[in-house]
Amino acid sequence: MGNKYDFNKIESKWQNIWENSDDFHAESVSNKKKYYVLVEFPYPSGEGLHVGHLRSYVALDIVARKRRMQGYNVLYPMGWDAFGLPAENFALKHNVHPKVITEKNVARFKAQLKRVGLSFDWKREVNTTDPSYYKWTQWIFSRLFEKGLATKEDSSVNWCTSCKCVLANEEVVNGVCERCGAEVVQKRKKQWILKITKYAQRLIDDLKLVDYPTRVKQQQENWIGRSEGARISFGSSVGENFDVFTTRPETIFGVSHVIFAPEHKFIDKYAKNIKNIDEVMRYRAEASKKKKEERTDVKTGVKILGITAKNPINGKNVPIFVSDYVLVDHGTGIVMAVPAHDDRDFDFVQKYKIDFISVINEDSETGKSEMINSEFLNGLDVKSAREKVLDYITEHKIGERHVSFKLRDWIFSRQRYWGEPIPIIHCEKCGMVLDKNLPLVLPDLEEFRTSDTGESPLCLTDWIHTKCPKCGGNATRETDTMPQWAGSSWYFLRYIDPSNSNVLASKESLDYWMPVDWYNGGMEHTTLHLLYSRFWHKFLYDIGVVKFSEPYAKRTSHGIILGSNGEKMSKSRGNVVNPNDVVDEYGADVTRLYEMFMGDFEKSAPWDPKGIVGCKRFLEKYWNLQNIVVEGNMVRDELKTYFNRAIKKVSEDIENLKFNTAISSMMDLVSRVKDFGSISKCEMKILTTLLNPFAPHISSEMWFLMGFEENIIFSKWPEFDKKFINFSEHEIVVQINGKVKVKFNIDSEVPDKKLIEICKNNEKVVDFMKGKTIIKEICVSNKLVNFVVR
RNA sequence: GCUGGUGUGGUGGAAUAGGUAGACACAAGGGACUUAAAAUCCCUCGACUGUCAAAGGUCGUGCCGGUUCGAGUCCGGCCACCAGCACCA
Repeated sequence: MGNKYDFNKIESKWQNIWENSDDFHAESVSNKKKYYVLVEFPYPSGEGLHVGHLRSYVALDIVARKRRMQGYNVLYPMGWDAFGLPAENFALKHNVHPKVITEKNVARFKAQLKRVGLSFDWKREVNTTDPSYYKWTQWIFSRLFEKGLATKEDSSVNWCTSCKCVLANEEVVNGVCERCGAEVVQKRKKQWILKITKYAQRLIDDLKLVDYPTRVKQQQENWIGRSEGARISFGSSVGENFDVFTTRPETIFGVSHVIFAPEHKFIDKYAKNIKNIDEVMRYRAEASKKKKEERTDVKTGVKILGITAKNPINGKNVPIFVSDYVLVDHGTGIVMAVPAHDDRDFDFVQKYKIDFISVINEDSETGKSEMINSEFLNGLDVKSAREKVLDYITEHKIGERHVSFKLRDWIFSRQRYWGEPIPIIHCEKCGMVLDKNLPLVLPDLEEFRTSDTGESPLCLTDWIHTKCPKCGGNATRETDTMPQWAGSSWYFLRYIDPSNSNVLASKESLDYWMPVDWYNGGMEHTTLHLLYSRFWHKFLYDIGVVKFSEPYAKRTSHGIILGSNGEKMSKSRGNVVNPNDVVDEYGADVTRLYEMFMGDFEKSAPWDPKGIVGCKRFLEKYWNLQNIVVEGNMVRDELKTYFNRAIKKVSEDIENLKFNTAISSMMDLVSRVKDFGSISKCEMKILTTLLNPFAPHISSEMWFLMGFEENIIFSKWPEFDKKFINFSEHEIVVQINGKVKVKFNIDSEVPDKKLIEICKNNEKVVDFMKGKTIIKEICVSNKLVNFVVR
């Protein structure tokens, strides 16, 4: 006795040992089977790490540690996604270089992580702001540029009024900037865009190849928003045809009018033919001022006078309107309106008194529907009418089957300083030319201020003047930088070969390590980072850099940790829990254990400062088992079932993200052993191995105290024996009419018939049966008997 | 509105090839140890009812119905909450 659990001493001892060993360093290429475990690398913010970050890191640390024990060559790396606005905004305010702030924050994060005993391979640490890293971000951009997937285009962009910067669609949440919460307005600007839409179909199709939770797959599919239909070419009184996109081509005989988006180019082209062009332009101007939400309720519009449209299928002339419920960047920016079968079109005609006809007759009783008023489609059901009209328009060359996506191209430039410079040189003679001299290093600045015109701070420096690599003439550099999401779109590839200066990672090591076997991260990245990185990886696959088309074989997502008040943790709410404080008070092992024990890993859960003590008591109980150790190389018969069950439960639960029940089964086992009064060395070895991934410090110390010889990190993960999973003694439950009445034990398994007999003769059962007749007997082998009586 | 998910004690949560609801833990209450406190250990802990005490009884997994010998679990219909998307033609 007297050997008290001193977590401070134990934890610093083992963290030191790990620091000076190569135990967590993955071999670059090996004959062993590989396992690549990945967590999202953090943005090293000024606030520091909070307990929410740890949930993901600890969970996959458990997986990584288990895999090492299972004999895999494990890669579990960590790095820093360090470009981004907060550092730049801080720089603006306090006039400190973002580089300095970033370094400070990284050091702080790293120290916090090291206190938790995570088995990261620190030799592979990457930092997106390091020129030797972003050299390859720029390299990938260059390849995208060469393939025509990165272009600079005049487009309508989301403009954050506070950050003075464009945002991707994914970064605008409810009309405000995702990061700062300021209003976002639409602006037309020349911007770099990446053509992610070219990959839309593949990004949907290849979800079949990966093991992601349904909610993640669904959300991505939803975001990409595929809809199948047709483009149909309508005629017009000015002679030029235009295409509409529709998912309901079978309703074409019901078209009462056509609606253009107010911004549509067709209107400009034929402005002189439009008699009320002033009114139309006024409407356009008003629509552009409206926020997205304001466009949603009342449907407004203007009828275009002087031009009519011609329905290609029946030659009917129909009026043309403009209305802001038609979006210029969706489909073709023109819709054919079928008021009888579309709610929005119906709302619209209420106001403008347009005549329309119904083309589908629905029988309210049978629920069957058939086509009417539709010439050659009459009498058909909707589905076959659709097929028939699609064939018809294709054959008569008035349209074709077409698939439309909601996904927009990725707006890739930011007018900020703290990002990867885009390696493009603008030459008057040669146009846009790639700068092949990578990395193109971000120059140091005195001032980080963004100009009021919204240009990047880089435009105010001499850095922009250069020579054209093609013709040698005077040229200027691109001053926009890449968005936050660039560096994180491929970082998992760099971990594989982090110091290679010739290629982003060697072919050999990429082939060995990719794809990532298990990637855990937050749901909030589903339509951002996760989609972007899949896109980049597919591109790298297309140009032969990687061997697999998908980067992550398996993705899981943790629930967020809420504050003790049940609200989201945030500085402004004052409910942030710093892991340092928890580690100070309880130690790293207890912190890790509680992070995993607090609830269902995939659901959000509030941090309960009182709940932690349960985990503390558990580790103390475990620690005190060393006082009752007895010699022995066997699991004692009395404990065999408990041990085998615990091995099974812990092994399976780790794979299924059920860390909470894995821990409770270990708590159970420790209580059993304690009640039993002694633990053999062999039993201690099993228990300690099971606990090691969860609480690595205390278990390593126990391992050491017990004098077990091999390194616990690579010791063999225990296996259970099916023979000992069931108790030899069975509790039998007797139900009468489905209600539990009697319970008793039998020593060994008996056939069903025998069991029913035993139950019938049970004293208490006989009592219950008095004056009743058995109608039916149901038996679940060695478990339960139900008598149905009258 | 659409898509996905969730709903179980005072609390976090267990339990799905349909078979003992509430594992494990927190909080609470009682007791032991102690001069005392902390720590530790033991007991109780869904509701109602019952008894000196027990035994026992009835109800109980958001609501209503169904299937079944038996439903937290399956089916139909609601309600509430969370997340994402949202005039997507």
